[in-house]
Amino acid sequence: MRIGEIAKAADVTTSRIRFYERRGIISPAARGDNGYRDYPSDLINRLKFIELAQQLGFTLREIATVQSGDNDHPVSCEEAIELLTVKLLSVEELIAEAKQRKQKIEAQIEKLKKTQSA
Amino acid sequence: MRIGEIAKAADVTTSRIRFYERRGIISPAARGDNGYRDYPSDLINRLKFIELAQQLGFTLREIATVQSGDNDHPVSCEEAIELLTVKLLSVEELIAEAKQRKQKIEAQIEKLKKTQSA
DNA sequence: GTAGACCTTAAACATAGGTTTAAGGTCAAG
DNA sequence: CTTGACCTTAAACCTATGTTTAAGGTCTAC
Repeated sequence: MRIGEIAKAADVTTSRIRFYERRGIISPAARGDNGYRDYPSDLINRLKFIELAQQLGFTLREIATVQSGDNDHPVSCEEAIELLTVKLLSVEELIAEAKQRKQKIEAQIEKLKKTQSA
Repeated sequence: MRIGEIAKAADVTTSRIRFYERRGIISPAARGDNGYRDYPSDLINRLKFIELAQQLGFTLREIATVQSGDNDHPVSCEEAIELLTVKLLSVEELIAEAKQRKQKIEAQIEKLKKTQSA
């Protein structure tokens, strides 16, 4: 898919997609003969995920660790497993942080509800 | 209380307190004859509240609008609970998506391990 | 009366996360 | 073969959230 299609589908700007690519938050696009970027449709979900995570106060740096380097050149099986395992740990870390965030918010809500009924 | 005392008590920098004052996130301090700021000890809790809200993913702009009420109850309880509930839903959504991502990665690892042993 | 720890301001700097602009290349339709 | 909607890059610009710096005033203790 061309950058414009992806942008429309994920409801982000094209400049933002290029910016993410520059920063390594998404992997570099393949290029056609004309030099146009050619993205997998997969990227749409990634972009939506990034949006959501940002709204929750996660930085792009934090998000990047979870998102980097998916469609690299085929490496050896062992290497691939190692890479995926690292990525798995990152995702687990993100989930853990998000859960902490959730608990803090829940605690705050509970506190307020008590204040309210008091 | 002088700005340094407040800063120490709330564990923030003095520059940050002055910054918040400039931006109207906290109300302007009274001034002594020497021109020094004189803050109510109350501000300590506000500063801690701001810190917490930021950690929950609220921007200073959001915090400022919510804090414009009185000092003891900086936020209308109902309003705060509503805002927090919205945040909570977003966090839960993020966790769900991250879990899906995790499962995909795990599946990928399993697949590779099978390929390896085959 | 001077040293040191406070306080004041304005303005510059920093970092993250983008957007906008300028100058141009590509491609399908009329 | 030109028009319009796409795409490219590099660099300038913008907002949020502060920190740092420069140049100074105040107050307490020795």
